[in-house]
Amino acid sequence: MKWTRFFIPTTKETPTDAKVPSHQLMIRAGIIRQVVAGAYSYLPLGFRTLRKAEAIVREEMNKAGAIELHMAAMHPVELWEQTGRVAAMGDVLLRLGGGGGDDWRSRTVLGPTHEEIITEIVRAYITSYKQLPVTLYQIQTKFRGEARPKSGVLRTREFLMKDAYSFHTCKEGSGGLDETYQRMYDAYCAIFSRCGLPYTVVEAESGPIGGDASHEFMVPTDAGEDYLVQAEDGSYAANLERAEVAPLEDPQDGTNAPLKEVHTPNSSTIEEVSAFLGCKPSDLIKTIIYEADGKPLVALVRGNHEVNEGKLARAAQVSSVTAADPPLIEKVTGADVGFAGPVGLNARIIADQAVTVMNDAVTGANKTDYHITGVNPGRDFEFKEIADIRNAVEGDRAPNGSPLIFKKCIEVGHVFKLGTKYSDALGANFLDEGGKSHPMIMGCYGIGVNRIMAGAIEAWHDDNGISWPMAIAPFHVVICALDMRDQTVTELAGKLHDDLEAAGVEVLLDDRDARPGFKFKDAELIGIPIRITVGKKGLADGVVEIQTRRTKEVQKVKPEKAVMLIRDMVATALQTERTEPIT
RNA sequence: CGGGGCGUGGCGCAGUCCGGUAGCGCGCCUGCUUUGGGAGCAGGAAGUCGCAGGUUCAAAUCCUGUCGCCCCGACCA
Repeated sequence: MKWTRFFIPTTKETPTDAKVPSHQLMIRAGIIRQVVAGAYSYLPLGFRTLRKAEAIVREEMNKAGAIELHMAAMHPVELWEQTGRVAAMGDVLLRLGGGGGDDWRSRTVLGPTHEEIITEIVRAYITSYKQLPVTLYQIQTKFRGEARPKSGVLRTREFLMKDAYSFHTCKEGSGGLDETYQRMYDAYCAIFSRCGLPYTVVEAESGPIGGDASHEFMVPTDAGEDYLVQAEDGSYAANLERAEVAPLEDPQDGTNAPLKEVHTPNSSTIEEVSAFLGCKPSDLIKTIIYEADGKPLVALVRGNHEVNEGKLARAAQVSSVTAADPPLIEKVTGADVGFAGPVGLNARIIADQAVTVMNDAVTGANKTDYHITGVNPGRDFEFKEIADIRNAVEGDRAPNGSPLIFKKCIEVGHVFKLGTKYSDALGANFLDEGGKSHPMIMGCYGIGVNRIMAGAIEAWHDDNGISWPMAIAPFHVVICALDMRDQTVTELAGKLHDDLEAAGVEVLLDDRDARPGFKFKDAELIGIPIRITVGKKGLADGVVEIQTRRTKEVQKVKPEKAVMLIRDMVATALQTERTEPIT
């Protein structure tokens, strides 16, 4: 491909709107163009990379026995009503129409994911255990009404997703969900490894099946919006929502101080109270009122900790918890919002383990404008329920005692054991050998294809631009022909281009009438892994120069040797450029 | 949804406080020179100043409304 006949709108200047490296570089390299908030067009260079990532995903999915299909992006809202997800997804579910009307537009949604659609298909055609298991997948544009798209293509309202769904008669054993789950897990490792992504697999919030029912594939980057938590010894990794912490020891720093009510006017937040009383936030017991299944539920955590609502709901054995509104809080505590405390509180209380080892603590007095000090858990109030209900923080340890490390990251893939949620709701049943009907057991497996791209850029860039892994680079090689008016240069560059193309190498010939520095900068910006420089200087010595983008290593070779050498370099890179999971 | 910022040639920005000929850099077009790290000179094209009202002799600038984009937070199957 000749540069002058392709379409690569690079720019020197970084748009101020773009904050994260992948976003800035994708714009500067002419890879994407924003259409509206949360939706991007992929320009030719970007499209080539996107297609390559997609091809790798497709190859590995096929290899793992999944079958590709293509589902509609427009869905009837009725299907979503049947699974209860219209309410569950809220505004994330994008609807056509202006809302309110009862025409077809208002009853049509744009698919944010396809559990409902695939389950309906399987329900219609699969009725016997003999047809199971089966894994179906597609690579398709998804639509989500994200409240706040951000960070370029890392969080958008329209994105390309590979979504796979598996159906089984059983969980364990041959043909069971666990087997396919493991196969998909392995396929994901192969995909991210081939794409050259540094990734970590973490335990994620699991669904109804529990245990090892969900894993996320994370790429560490400061541009991310998730946190992964790893044990320093590599024994444990989980996302922040899921991370378990080892119980804290009692610091034995108590003086068994007496209870004392103190006037704390206008101090209702942790910061205000600790500032007012001259104590640390960690000396306070945070008392948060939730509503769970229609009843109040009180959570106690240390002042500098955060309640993890997922953990809380699980500990309380309720389906979900929501923060109580002020009237309920006032009813439960008998005080204004901000003065709740466990002492004398009559409600179901679940305490975080860290609270049980606090001494001489401060809490709300359940009386407006008053707190109490000298609170000693166990002495001044009883623990009925104790659990791990908080997010891990710096300084915590993994359950095995190893210190926890926190890293920002983005999620590029997620594998999930669904169970029978959708098959139950939509009646996707099969008949077993005895002619008895059962709901199918399901798994689902997603990959954000755009995020593979952005993640690769986040992981592989420098001050000069992108440095693509060979497997997803838009071209393998770029030829910088340094003086387009020099016939020996243009002829040799043209010949190298033709020969490389004939050898199956994807080659871009920079045939623009531009100065050398300009071409070098652009070549580095768009991140082509190998650069061939054809210039008078080298030709005087009878050589062309071959430089690798990442290492900056230069080899000078005779032009007739260049094609074979490069073909081998590309083949070797495609074979050996693999990443291992980070532990 | 709450808080903040910004909308001015394709891109990056100044001008807005204090109303009076719409400017700079990059890019683009033409010509000449130049070719190993984002060239130089000369000439040139290109902007309903987000949109809609209002005030005024006069609005990019003041007022009202509205739309969009970005950031922080909330939310995130």
